[in-house]
Amino acid sequence: MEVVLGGKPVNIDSAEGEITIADALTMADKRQAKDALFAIIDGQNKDMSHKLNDGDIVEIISKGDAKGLEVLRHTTAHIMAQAVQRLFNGAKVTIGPVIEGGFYYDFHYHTPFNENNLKTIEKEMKKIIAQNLTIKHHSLTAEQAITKFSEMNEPYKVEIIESLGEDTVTIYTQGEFEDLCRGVHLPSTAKVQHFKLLSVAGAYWRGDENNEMLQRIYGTAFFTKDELNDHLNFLEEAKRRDHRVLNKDLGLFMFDEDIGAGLPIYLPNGARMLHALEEFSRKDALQRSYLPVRGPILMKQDVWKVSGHYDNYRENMYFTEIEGAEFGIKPMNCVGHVKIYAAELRSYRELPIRYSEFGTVHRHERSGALHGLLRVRGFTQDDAHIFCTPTQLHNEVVAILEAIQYQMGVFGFEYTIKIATKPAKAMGKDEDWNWAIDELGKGCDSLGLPYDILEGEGAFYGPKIEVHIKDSLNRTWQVGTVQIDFNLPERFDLKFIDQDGNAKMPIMIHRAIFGSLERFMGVLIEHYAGRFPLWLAPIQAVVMNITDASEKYAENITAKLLAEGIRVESDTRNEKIGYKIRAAQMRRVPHMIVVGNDELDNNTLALRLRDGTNINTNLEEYIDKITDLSDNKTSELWR
RNA sequence: GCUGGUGUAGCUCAAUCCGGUAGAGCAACUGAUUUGUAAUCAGUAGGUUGUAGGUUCAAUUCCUAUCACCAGCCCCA
Repeated sequence: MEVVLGGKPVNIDSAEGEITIADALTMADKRQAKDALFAIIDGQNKDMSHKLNDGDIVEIISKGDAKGLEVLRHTTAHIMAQAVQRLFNGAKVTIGPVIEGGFYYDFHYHTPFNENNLKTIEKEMKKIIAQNLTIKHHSLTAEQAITKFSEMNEPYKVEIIESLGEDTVTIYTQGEFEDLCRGVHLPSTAKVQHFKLLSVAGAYWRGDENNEMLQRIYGTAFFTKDELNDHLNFLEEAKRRDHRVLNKDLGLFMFDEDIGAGLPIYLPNGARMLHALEEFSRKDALQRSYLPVRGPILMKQDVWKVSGHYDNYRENMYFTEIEGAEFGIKPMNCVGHVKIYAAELRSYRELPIRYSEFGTVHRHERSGALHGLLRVRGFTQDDAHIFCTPTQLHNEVVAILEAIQYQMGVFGFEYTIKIATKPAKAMGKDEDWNWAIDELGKGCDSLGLPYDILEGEGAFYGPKIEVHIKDSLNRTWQVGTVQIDFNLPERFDLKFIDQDGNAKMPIMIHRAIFGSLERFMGVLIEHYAGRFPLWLAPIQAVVMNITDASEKYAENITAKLLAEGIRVESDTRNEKIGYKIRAAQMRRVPHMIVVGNDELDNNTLALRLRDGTNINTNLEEYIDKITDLSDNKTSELWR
């Protein structure tokens, strides 16, 4: 007889109904047999002891593959739901999907769950696992299912079935617990062994803030204890890598209650780093033919009405009134650039025009959205706007993507690109939108950059490319963006005189590469775990003396390095050298320059790198090696 | 904004459950020490317990409001 096992046709020398899946798999692939959890035939869960028939197509779910882990986690989520319903009378189940790194399940219950409840729930889950309940499933018509869940007093499930619009649904059962579920699940609760409930938080029913808030319990599960422990350790490690935690050692920025939430204040070290980033960015923009400009932070309210921001984002803007005139603090820089463009009659010969600016903007983000440097209310964008003709658009998009590739490459960032399409609340014609979306896609294609589509996530005035980066806890954050805009040129009646003598409307591109310097810095802190490359480090070197005898020598070296534009400090405190080195290591300073009697006598430097490497050098050689910083070309060894 | 949690010295934390005006380590300062690659020793000083009300003979502790922060949700031009 012949069956298909895990996608591969297998011939078995046996009659129908005589050989189990496990046996067949062992014959076909020993390794896979070891990892196999259960099988699916015709959409039905089968135990590995199920007997095969000729022509069976068997999907094997095993520990080794992503699907196996998904099934495990989803099963764990059901066990959790069962435990919650056993323990909390009247708790209603809603949804419980698998997510990256684990799972969650949302419940409706009259009082909030707390950390202690999690422990109790875990205990009950262990009981359910020990009971070794068989997990079965069967189909019902939607109508039957609605009746069933109505009788069970599970209104959320009824709502889900109604919204599915399907004729039949599947019900999974384990012991007394029944749940609407597409599946698949492990064959028995005993298969779940290594899990942990992580946290509890509120979440809106169906992700809509107009709906009531449910209680979400997050958890994770793995096939082995080691994998679970590794994951929990990873979470701990990630917390230590958090930019807000590292900032305690690095002293880059602060917030102050009296100044206001979400308004970062840069300390000397943070400002030094910011300058390095700005210098890098400015130089690149100039080399790519951007024209530097600079607009005011405050503009009359009327321009925000013309631009559409007043209508669309009034709630998030800061306004002020003085001498009877109303002003708004700019939430973006484009209007300034638009006005510069409009100040003169433009010829097609001038296009494309590329204006760039480090523009500081303010947006009143909702209090719950604030997050360290990654989500703030006042921030500076490495902003630029390009005015061009439709035929120039492609080259401009490609040029921006090249700049993004280059800059992200310098930091060694891995990023993903997404193209966001027309949202529900949008301006402009569909055909313009489709053309622009197409152009963005073609731009990515020309450089071989893969991208995903974010349906309906575009700006109100046009589609955009978003560059996304992950933080230490795998939360993704948008940094750079490329946006095509027909709306502002139209609203501000922008024109250029074309070759044929007629006035035409230019297309406008908004672009930022870091996005916001604040967010980018936050991501950089986590990316480098505070160990910035030499060119970016706020303090590049600390000169430390061993005894009073070498104090003057140390001060002298510091002064000479400062004169070379190197960001250097001296540490001549009356402390042992180990203490000073530890202090510098904590601050992740790349270079520690130690000078004692030996160095003084020989006019040399003992350089210690952050990784513990020691290098003997002298002042001339040191300066020579590291003054090449602006190009980020310092030799690997000296970084 | 929503749900839940947290707020004690510059930092990390204790005392709060069960009310009786707060302790430690590191950092800072002073002195001793003159030291060779991740913490020398001793001493000193530092807090109206986020803020404002309330209950009480008495509030860091209990209650209310508010601000800020944390997790998640929602949002993010």
